[in-house]
Amino acid sequence: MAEHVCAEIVPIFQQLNHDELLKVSDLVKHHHVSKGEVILSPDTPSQLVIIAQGAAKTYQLSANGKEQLLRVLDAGNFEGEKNLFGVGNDELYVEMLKNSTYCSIETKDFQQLLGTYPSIALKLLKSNAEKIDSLEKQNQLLNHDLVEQRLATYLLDLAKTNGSYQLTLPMKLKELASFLGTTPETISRKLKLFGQENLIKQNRHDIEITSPDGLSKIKDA
Amino acid sequence: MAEHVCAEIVPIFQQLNHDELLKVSDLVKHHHVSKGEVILSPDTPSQLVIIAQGAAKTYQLSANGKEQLLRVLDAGNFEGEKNLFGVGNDELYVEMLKNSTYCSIETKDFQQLLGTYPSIALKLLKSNAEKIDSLEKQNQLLNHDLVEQRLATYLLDLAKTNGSYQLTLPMKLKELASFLGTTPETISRKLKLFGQENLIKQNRHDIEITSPDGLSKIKDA
DNA sequence: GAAAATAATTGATTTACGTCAAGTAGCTTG
DNA sequence: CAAGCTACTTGACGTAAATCAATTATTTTC
Repeated sequence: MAEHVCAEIVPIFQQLNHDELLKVSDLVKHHHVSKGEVILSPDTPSQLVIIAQGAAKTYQLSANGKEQLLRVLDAGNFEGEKNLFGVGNDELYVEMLKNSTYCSIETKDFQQLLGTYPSIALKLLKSNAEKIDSLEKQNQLLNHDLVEQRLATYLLDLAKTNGSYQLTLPMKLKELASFLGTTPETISRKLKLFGQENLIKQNRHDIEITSPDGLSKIKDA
Repeated sequence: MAEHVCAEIVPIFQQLNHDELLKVSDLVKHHHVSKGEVILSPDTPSQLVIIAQGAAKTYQLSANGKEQLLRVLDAGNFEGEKNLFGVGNDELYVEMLKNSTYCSIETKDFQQLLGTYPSIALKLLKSNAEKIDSLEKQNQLLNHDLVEQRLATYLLDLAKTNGSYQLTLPMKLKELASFLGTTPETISRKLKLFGQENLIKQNRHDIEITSPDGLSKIKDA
């Protein structure tokens, strides 16, 4: 894996331009390690690690001191994004499952970089703020107890984003169901219901909102 | 309202130290405005506004072009935190309900400041990362469909934070219920159930987890 | 363009949990 | 310590929505 490929993978770096990405890539260190080696723990420096070749497991120690497997990292997976911002998860361990190579960026190097190139910090602040925004939105969605409310909220939101009451569901019902915390069947039924109440006209995934006010009322019920 | 009081109010500034806060306060502008005046809209510069005296309403234009009231801002309330990070909500309006005074920080001034004092940016990055973390946690909680799962997750989390299986519920059931997206009654019943299944011993708000594994099983069911 | 796989709809049944209501326990206040 | 308040518990009941299952569309594949 070439140097600059490590950082590119990590979502937080994906809004950086070429030059900025190069600066980040300069911080990357490469390592060869053996099976069983622990590369991230309370005893290692705070860092982001990216598996280049091989595999690793991440686990934390549960309250009774037992090792609780969280997930397996294959080549291309990474762990510790938040470490770079100084948010530590003290109980997190990453241990190699085979002889592997990995890349790392240390928190202290990264923070120094941010001091030198504030434009990077600004972009990261922006993308984090966007992330908070969308998480808050989804939280709010899930806090509506009725599926009807969540679906109505979703449809109105989509209409606003589109700037039109003519809209097409951008994903399979199964996925939408998971997003709204329900099942495809229920969504299908609710859409039908909305149709019967003349709030929408529906043909498969194509939907026209005929009564935004009606939907709004349901949303806030 | 004194100059430096404006910025202090806003959560994102609350982890700044005295000096940093002063730098931010230097950016604050003060304004007197009349009832009906719009201080935040797509036509105003991107900024954070804090109501010092008086009141305002925030609204957005819903997809059908109608004004949809979001909330009323009284003295001490603010709007537009995210603007400072360049995340705009283009459809958001703030309009004064009476003659009022307000403080503002413009995005461009703020971003310039971040360039000059990277330590501020670093702190904000950290606190945003923490916020993302906790939002993701709660999202994950709410995505469990069964109350039992959410409650088990919560109890195990609390135990880990405490470092002990001996724990005390830190809030009223009513509040916990809202956090877990359920009702006090259901929580009461579920705790009783856990007791009958010998997973916990419960006396009022004092709880001892006697079978972490049992709880884990429920959590992941 | 037929066959196969995947998606969506619809119906029947079950169930988790919210709601309503009544009672009990534990604090607070005078 | 009585009176009152609030938090919690427990029961009975209703309901939204999940689950199970069967049918019908739609898309994909060869």
